[in-house]
Amino acid sequence: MRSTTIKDVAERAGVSAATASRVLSGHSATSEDARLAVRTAAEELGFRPNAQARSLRKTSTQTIGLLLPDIRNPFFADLAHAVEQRAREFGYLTLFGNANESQEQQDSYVDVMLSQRVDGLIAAPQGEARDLSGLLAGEVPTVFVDRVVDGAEVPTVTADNAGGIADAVRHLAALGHTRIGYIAGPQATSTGRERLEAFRAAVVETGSDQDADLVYFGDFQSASGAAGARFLLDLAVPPAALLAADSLMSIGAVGVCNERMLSIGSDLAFVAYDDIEAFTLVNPALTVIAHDVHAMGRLAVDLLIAEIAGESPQSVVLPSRLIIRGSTPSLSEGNPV
Amino acid sequence: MRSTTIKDVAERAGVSAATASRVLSGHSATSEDARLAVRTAAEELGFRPNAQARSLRKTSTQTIGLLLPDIRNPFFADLAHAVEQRAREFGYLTLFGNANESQEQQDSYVDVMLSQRVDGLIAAPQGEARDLSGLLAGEVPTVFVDRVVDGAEVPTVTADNAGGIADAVRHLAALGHTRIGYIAGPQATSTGRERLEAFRAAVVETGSDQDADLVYFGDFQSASGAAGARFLLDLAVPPAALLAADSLMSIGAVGVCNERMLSIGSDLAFVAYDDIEAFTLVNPALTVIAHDVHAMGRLAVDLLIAEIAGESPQSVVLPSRLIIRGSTPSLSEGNPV
DNA sequence: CTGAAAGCGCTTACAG
DNA sequence: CTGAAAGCGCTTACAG
Repeated sequence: MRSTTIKDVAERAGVSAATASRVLSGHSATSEDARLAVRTAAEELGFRPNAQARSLRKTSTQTIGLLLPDIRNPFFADLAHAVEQRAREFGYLTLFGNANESQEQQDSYVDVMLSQRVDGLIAAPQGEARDLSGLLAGEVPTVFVDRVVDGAEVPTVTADNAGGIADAVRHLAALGHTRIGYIAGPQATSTGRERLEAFRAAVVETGSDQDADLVYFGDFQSASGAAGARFLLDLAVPPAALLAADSLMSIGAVGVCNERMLSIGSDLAFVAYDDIEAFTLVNPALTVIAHDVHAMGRLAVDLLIAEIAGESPQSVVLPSRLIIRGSTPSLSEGNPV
Repeated sequence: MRSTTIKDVAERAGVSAATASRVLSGHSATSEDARLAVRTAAEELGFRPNAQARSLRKTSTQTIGLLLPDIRNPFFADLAHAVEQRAREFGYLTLFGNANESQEQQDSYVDVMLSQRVDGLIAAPQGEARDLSGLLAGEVPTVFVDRVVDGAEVPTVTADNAGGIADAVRHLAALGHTRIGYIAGPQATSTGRERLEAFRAAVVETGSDQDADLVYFGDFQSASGAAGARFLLDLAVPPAALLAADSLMSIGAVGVCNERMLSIGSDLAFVAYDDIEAFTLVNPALTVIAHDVHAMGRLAVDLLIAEIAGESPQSVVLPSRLIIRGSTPSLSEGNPV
């Protein structure tokens, strides 16, 4: 079953393929007669132009690639949504790839997307610059979002990781906490590294306990958050405050607290990085380090569009905001250290 | 900056484009010499074949389309992940589209995906058969997943909606509940309709209260779950048990309970449709109607692959499983009607 | 305003 | 085993 081509349309309309093409792409001057004939013919035949053929001739495909580490992470799902909606406004279709927090899958998606000749690529990358040589050689306009890669000359849209973590630690310290357990992200990611560094600096700044055991290394997925909570709560001198470096690890960690009948807010202070809708499930509500994910997605697209247009857009860093809720009451309200 | 083509590679390797093509696609007989020369040339030039040109010649693009209603719904995020991983195993890239629970965006994605000449399409559709004429005319192999469209001759992978809801209502009735509030999904979706129908049947079967006010119509998104919970809890005679037809509405509804200091499990029984990771945030844990999303995604891909191969695969219905947890204790345990 | 022709980058019978 | 040639479906200078 060969699908109908522009030739079929042209034949039926009694014009040449060239004229049919002009009419269908709303191009230049075409006669009233031609327009009518071609449009009805296309309609009747159910003509659907072959995007492959079109983009072989033109140099653009009107698609952008979006490469994310984990679509099951609500933060990235929100980001994907924001990017896709914004891209639509510019007439771009978003091809989405899920690297599954795996270097290998990331590489293979970069490959495939470049083969598909996407007009641009938005990625939350992992690994190092040399792993992304294809992108960084300037083969295609690229924007990094949320995460970055050292030494890459690519515009980025990131959040103020350091500021958010510092605010959270200061907040806990002000509440009287001196032992703060930290569930860190993977150090292969820029966000994992920056947040940990900021945590360590803030611990020093506030005079909190620098015990190395207070840092557990997770992988941004929920099981590692659970493992981290278990590890920290089982320490000889367990921390009375926990800070987790992303939303999925927070979910895992809170789950462990629930299992153990530890009451968040009274038995344990808790701060989560990222503010996701599902956090309203927690009672009392979680104190979080929040970002404007929607703005992050929009801006990433805007920078990419500018790049595609040949401009050299400036990177932007979005502010973090500490939202204090019931999970971090002052110690006098009943938190036994 | 023209990207390197197979001609460039051929020239550098001192062979014809035809030979270069054969080597690069691991085709038929090629000489040892040719293979070596072409491979090194391709390597040196960083040659990346143009997928557009290739799929214009061949008839397949090695891509499938995945059209989902809402990527921010964890159920669909999990499904997307499962589909994508399975498709990868067969060498297919997944082009992902987010219809945003909008008919219009769904239509435009169907259009774009057909234009991109995806080899097959997996969709959780909404609306009616006539809205999807392109798909249903057999233009491209299609599988519906989770949701279906009446009168469409398309293989489907669905969950046993009716069985799950019936089990939940019976469970609540056995606990002594006679007034059960139901937050329904949109009636433009097959899942919304089937679940509501099953709810009504089970209410009759168990002799529960058939008051029409006990059904609130939501839209599968969290804000409507919150609105539904407020509506139901504000009734003159509010239900002491709530059942929500998906995970996002459950999140909204539980959030309202938290706001109102209603203790789930003691003040109110709660059952959620779908079991998502974030539900571990709730304490006590939620009773849920669970499915094997992973199997659903895998099967959808398997059916599609079969269809692409020219077979006529059978639709499959996956079982629902009621998982009873702390949010639905027996009334004697303290639920005041 | 319109058509004939060339060409985008690849693949594949067809000869040899 | 290999090359010349045709063709996938479109678009776009080039003439007219």
